[in-house]
Amino acid sequence: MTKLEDVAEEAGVSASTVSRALSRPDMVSEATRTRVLDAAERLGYRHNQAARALVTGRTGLLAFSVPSLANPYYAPVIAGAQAAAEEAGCELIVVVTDGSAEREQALYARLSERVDGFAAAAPVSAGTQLSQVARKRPLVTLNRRVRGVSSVVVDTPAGMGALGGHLAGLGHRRIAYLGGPDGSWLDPRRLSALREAVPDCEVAALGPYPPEFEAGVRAADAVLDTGCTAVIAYSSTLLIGLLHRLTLLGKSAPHDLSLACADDLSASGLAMPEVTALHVPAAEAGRRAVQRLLETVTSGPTAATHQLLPVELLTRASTGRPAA
Amino acid sequence: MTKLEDVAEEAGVSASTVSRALSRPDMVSEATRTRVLDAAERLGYRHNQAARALVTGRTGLLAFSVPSLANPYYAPVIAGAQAAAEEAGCELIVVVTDGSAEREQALYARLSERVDGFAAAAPVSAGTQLSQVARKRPLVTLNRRVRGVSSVVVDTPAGMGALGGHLAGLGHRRIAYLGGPDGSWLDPRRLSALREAVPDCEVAALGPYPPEFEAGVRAADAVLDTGCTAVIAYSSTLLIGLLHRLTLLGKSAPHDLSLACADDLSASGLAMPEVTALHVPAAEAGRRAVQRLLETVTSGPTAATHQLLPVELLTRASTGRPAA
DNA sequence: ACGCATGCTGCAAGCGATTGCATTCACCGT
DNA sequence: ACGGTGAATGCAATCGCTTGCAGCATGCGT
Repeated sequence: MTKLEDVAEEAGVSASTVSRALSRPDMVSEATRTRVLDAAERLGYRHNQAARALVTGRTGLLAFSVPSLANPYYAPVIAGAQAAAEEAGCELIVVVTDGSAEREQALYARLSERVDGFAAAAPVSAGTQLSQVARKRPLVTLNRRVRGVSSVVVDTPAGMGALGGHLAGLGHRRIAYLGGPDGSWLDPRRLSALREAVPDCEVAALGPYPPEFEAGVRAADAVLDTGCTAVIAYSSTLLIGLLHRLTLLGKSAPHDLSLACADDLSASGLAMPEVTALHVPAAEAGRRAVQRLLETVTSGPTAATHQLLPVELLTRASTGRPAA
Repeated sequence: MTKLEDVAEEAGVSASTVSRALSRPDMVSEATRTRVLDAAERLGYRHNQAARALVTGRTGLLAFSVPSLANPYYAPVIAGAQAAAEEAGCELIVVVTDGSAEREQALYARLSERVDGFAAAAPVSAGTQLSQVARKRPLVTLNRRVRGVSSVVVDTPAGMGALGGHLAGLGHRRIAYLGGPDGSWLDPRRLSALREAVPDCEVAALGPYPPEFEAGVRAADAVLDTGCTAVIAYSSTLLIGLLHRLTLLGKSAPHDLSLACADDLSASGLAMPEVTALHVPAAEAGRRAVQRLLETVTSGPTAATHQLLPVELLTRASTGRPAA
């Protein structure tokens, strides 16, 4: 491997100068800088991160935890996060927590000396524990807001309000809400946002349901039992199962039932062009989380910021006026 | 941070001894070892990976590349890989390549000095390029076999044979095969394995299809056009779309059409208990790939090994005798 | 013309671990 | 009783990079 010293020799300067030319360009003269950069280029020089980490204490690694990879929701989130990390010359260690608070904590313990910071998607640990972690290491939470910890939250509650408004506007008065997984931080917030948005409607809250096809199948029967004329599913996977079961029963949307989904399936290979849904800026959320994390990493601890990303209501064919 | 020296002081030995007690336990006496381990425990000592990496050249990081995270197939693969890495005290850098050979190459270039080795799931780079990479860094390919590069391959071709046999045994003579994504290494192998297994059948090869719901929807119509009595889908996502469309058209399996899938959906939140499928040991494949990779990393370059993992035919209700 | 900022550059001391080599010491055979 | 053997430990160099400090011009003010 070519090292700093080799570049230094090639450029006819000292190793320190090379180091500075590469990482603090404004500390060396224009002439040397170009000479060094040239030499580095010629020799194909690449930083040895370990050596750098040893002295600076920064590893150039970020941990990104997600509850599950089976849920396609996280695919674009991770893609966005990865893009942001890559732009900053960092790598992402993706860790699956299976939605277990223990695994989450184990992960913080295991990695806290190896990475520069954590981004945690929908963490399930207690808020106090998260603050604890944030005190030791930069931490950004995604789709979960904790006092004193920077966060990026996709404003699906507002989206739920919009969905509710849309349905109520069409004349629906009984709406079923298929809740998310047990322990979800967002779920109760979505539900109450929905209720607030449609004070004249009866909202039947069903669930909790895990984000699984079969849960959607089960949910279909529960929905029909409520006699609701519209249904909003928490997650796309749930919706697919729901739709399957309804189709099997000969029910179609929006004729028999209006159908909407609180997240967007387009990035998951499950795109359903006819379903009214919320467009969730998932990639953007991942990207923002990592960007914010990197800010904290480079600038040291600052006041926590909370970003709320708007969602967009995509009104499509699966919602319509309720049958008379 | 507590360092080696602190532990040394606490235990009343030199730093070298601590280092040895921790990483080469058989080089120190029983007594010192326990004393050191105690001290380390008391002080909550954790290795500084950067320092270690600097001298040993090993980073304790592995890169794992997958074409996409939207395809739930990879969720268990990554889970298995992560488990294996964790057991060995390593971390996994998961990288999404989007099935692009360029991104794959860029990734090898970017990471080759940062990680101890690569595991690449279904890489699309040219075989010669992969061998090239393998010459510089330990590399294990998953579901792709390249001369001279260790690999772990799930024997879906054999599984396709079994599926074909099953369908032929039920009396099917015209079978549709919904192919995988363009450029897939496995796809032609699956197809020819299928053809060989059912010499008396006509196999209509359709596709290529990306692993997407909509592609499955499109495929449904193509399948019906062929007049086949059975269909085998390359991937679970495809199958879901197919099933949706068929249900919508009032066709049901196995009555109108026998339905089978070449991969297992159970781990992806899309479990379909009634569909005949191949059980794919995906987690095991991920685990094996990382284990093999770690062997190469620790023992230096050895002859390439090729592991073939058997799949299991799950005969279920979606396949039956063709309608007369 | 002298002194003093100012701007670049080099020297050298680390960062925290591993490891080849030297040292110590106990123990064994003769 | 003594040299030899081998196990256990310590010393010190080393990995590649960053960075505080010192050195050294250059150019400016006076």
